[in-house]
Amino acid sequence: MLVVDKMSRVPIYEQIEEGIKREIITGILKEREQLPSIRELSVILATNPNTVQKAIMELDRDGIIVSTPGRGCFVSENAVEKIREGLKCKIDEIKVLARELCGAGIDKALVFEAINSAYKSNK
Amino acid sequence: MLVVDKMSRVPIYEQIEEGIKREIITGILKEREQLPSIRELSVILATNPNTVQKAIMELDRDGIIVSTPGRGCFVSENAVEKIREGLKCKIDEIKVLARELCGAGIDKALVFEAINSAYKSNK
DNA sequence: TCAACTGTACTAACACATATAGTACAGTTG
DNA sequence: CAACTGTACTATATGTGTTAGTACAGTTGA
Repeated sequence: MLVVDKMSRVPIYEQIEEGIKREIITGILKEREQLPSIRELSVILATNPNTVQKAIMELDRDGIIVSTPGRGCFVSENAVEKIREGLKCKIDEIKVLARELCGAGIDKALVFEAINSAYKSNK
Repeated sequence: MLVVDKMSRVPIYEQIEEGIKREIITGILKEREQLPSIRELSVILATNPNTVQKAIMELDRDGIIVSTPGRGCFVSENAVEKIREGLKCKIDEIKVLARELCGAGIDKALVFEAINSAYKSNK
């Protein structure tokens, strides 16, 4: 389930972050549940432990997971809420794109259609 | 009008590309019109000529401008159409973002609202 | 207690993209 | 012919991402 694309232009550590967030949002990883250790994850993902550590550090900084030395990494109690908050900034990204499309004379209906199809296919 | 932000994480040459496209879309630069020379642009933008050249090369490759040695760079005859075509792939980017928001349980109405405000503020 | 695990913190090296600097050359124009 | 044009190089510096290896302190379970 959790895989990385080394050919992608998006950094591996970001892919790992997004992948873990996705597993939490979809319920594959429950809140308070323990994650595989950094060393295990690096084997699973066939990457360097340092790259995994970087992803873990950021997730910890964002309060999505709690990592304690000696014990391990755990999904935080309110991880889903934190992720949901963070996702709201993606609405701003959509705004930026929409403004460009507007400026180029692309019909708004086409954009609405895109949103609808995205929300339908994910149902 | 045409400026670059050296502190931005988006490469200068991409900013130049987007800036020139914007001037064409908004009509500041007309089709068949001649652009300032690469050396002039590098002075205007306070960047290196090579960085401008990179942007010019890509715009030429995309058929948005036509650059001929000895003569200069000109906005291509169907530049606006080419730019508009390219922008349509941004709809797919919006789809990707919308799918994420959907998966995270963000209300679709919030997304529609973002689109509307983007199309309104650009009017 | 102790071995085996955990996260964390380093340094070093490499690849790649970006950006700058300088030089050179051939084509176009007035 | 002089002054411009785009184009093509080399070289250098910087920043980021990734890998590799090592080390250390805290936790856990046998």
